[in-house]
Amino acid sequence: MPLPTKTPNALLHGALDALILKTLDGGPRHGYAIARYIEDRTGDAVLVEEGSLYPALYRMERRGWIEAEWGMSELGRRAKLYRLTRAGRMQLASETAVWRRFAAGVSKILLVP
Amino acid sequence: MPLPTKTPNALLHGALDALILKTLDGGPRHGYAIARYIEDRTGDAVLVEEGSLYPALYRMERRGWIEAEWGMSELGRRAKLYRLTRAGRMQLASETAVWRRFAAGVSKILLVP
DNA sequence: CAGCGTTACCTAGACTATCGTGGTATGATG
DNA sequence: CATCATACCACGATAGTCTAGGTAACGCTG
Repeated sequence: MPLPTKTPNALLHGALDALILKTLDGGPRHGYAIARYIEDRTGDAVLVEEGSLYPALYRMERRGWIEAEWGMSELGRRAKLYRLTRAGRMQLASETAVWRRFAAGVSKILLVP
Repeated sequence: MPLPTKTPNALLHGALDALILKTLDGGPRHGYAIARYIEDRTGDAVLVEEGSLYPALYRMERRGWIEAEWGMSELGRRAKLYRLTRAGRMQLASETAVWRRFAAGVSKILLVP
């Protein structure tokens, strides 16, 4: 459950894809688990709404960055498992570089006296 | 002039306002100068297109975060000078905190083995 | 003095991605 | 048996950036 803060995260724009790709870089996962992973790992600093998550997954599948296949979750429930493609791995590298550069730039302005 | 990379910056979403506010925190500036400052300071890691800049300025003026007044640029040309309001200063603090938290979260996922 | 690059502002529509909110279905829990 | 968590899906609303135009004035240079 999200903390009291109710931040309609505009910042997520453009960062969500990279986060999902990176999550899948640790092995195949289903959508719901991806969202849980990102929120847990960031201490709910990054919230992944389902209305953002699933469209993002379809988008990325369409672009050939990830592939889906029906299977089972760890809890034995029907789930669609996603895994990174070779193109997805390249995309991840590219987006990581862009993020690093961008975040450094923003910090240079925002986080100085 | 931008580097060879032509990044349609989706990441800018939500970060631009904070960057502008922080720029104005260093004293009044006109729009064009704000864009130049951000691009210079970030080594073109953050590009500020005019089609994003001016709408952002109007938005923020409408919300009472900044105030405008016609004046002169350092080069003696007609320019609209913006300055931070008290509300803008509070907004800056808030957005800086959100950015810090968000960027830390993303980095926790993206920038680890 | 004509042309060009820079400064400085403005706008309309296109685009894209997130969000809100609804829905389906199953299994576990109390 | 009602509720919550898991797990997926869809649609319209919303918001902000980008593209691509435009105006105008100034300084420099051929």
